[in-house]
Amino acid sequence: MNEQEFLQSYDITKYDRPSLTADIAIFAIHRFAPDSYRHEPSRELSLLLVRRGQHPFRDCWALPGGFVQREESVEACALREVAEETGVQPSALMPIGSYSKPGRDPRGWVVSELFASVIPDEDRLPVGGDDAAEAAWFSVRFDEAADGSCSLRLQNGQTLICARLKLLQSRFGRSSFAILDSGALAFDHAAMIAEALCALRESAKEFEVIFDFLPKRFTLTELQRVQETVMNVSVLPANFRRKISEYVVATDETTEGAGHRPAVLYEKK
Amino acid sequence: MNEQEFLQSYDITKYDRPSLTADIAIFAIHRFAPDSYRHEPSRELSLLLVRRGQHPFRDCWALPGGFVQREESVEACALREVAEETGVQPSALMPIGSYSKPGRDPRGWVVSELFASVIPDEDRLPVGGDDAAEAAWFSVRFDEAADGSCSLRLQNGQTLICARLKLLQSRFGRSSFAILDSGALAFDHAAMIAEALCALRESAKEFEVIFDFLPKRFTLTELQRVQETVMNVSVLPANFRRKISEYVVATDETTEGAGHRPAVLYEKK
DNA sequence: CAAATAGTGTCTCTAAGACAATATCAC
DNA sequence: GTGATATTGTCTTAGAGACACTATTTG
Repeated sequence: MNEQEFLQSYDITKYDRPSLTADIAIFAIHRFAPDSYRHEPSRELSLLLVRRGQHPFRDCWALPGGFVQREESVEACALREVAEETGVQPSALMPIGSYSKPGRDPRGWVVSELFASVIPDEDRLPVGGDDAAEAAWFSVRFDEAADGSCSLRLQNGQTLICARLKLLQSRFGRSSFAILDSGALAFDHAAMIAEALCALRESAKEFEVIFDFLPKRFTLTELQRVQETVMNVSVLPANFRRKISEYVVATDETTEGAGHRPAVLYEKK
Repeated sequence: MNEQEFLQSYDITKYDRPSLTADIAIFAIHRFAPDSYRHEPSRELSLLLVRRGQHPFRDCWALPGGFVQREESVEACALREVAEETGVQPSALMPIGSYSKPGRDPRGWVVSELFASVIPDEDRLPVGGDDAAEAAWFSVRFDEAADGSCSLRLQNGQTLICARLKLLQSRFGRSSFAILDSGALAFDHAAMIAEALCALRESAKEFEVIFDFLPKRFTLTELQRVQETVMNVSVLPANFRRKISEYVVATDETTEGAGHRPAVLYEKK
């Protein structure tokens, strides 16, 4: 039997196989208008969640995602889902990991691939509040204690989701968590969100992902605030500028009308 | 309809689904006996490959792996495969990524999860040469040119596999490659191997994975050689010792009978 | 003592952090 | 000028790399 004959007689669907989904943690940094036009806006890291309209976990909040289709890579599926949910094409998908623990989905054998992506606040679509598939941006607060226990707080107006997790391990630039209390999050999405967030922070350290939060041209202070907001730290402007200088290039454009010294706009090198 | 009723009537197998495999790149560092007992052995990074006994890609070399079974996580499947192929339980699995490009498997819609794992040379089983599923260790040479083109050379005695790749991107601590010439490797395994190797090198930088190549107790020179072999660089002993000191703890045991000053054995802290 | 590997001390240079100072706008 | 943010200069300190040196074994 040659290879062609083998393939013609071979039926891969004889064997047991899982359903496969791609889920995406879409982050943005939301700017809040300041009291006075002369002040800097405040900023919050935000995550897009959808409220499930169907069983299981009906009315729970979940990461956007969907089943991977034939003739489509997992990445293409994730990109399609981002476009459907936000109308935006993110500049890069960060692969976070796969989730395949038996029993993680009450519908049956479902394996999920998780990606993180980042979009500029400017491109964010206003998300409706009473569609069939309701979507909303939640501000993210994630605190890790020294003993590995963590709390993940997601807030959208009156809606507060508070999950509790425990760090299992942190190797190879990825962390993994066990869920102690999933709040009102569907499936194992609490752990997924925590792991995506850790990967995002890790990547922000190396300035790999922070540009994706901003439009093409930006000021260095904006860029610095992005890193500070994502990593939940604060750095000195002089040091940030020294380190970032090799990754950016100045344009001849500046901000204006801000009531203080104008800032030079930069682009990613 | 409540959740229980929904789940009872829900048949997930109505929808189209892929087959799912877990593949593993198992690395070890092989020591070659020196000319004289007083000399250091030479070392080579090695990778375990299996020769396919069936279509497709019959007689080609491939990464060990297999279909994920129901009630088994992808990680458990990878560990099971490592155990079957080497008889060894690796101390950690490094997730590398998922491979889902349409057409990557002529049998149909197959998605593969790739892991890397590392085992000590001491635990390596002698692999047979004429089984149904022939397995063999190949020495690994991987060179990246400045323009992104790479060559991957795998050698076992007379058998030389030489694949050519092109770096597509390197973000988030992972590299991805396009295959220009897969040598005699099955499927897209040439790219998988390159990506696993890059992740391994990345991880060796942070001393995360180098301990797994050695038994519980080891000398600092051995540990240094592991890092040098994996990353294909050489470092000065004084500097290596200074950096590694925070990760190791000395025991009261030393080597002996080596024809030179005995070395203190260390353990991972 | 010779040959081999094991292990230490220290100089230099670079990068990171801290802090102070100056620049430029709107009003 | 005042108040705000933008931007630069430089001091100090921690770490990486280079190199020279000492230590301990077998034969």
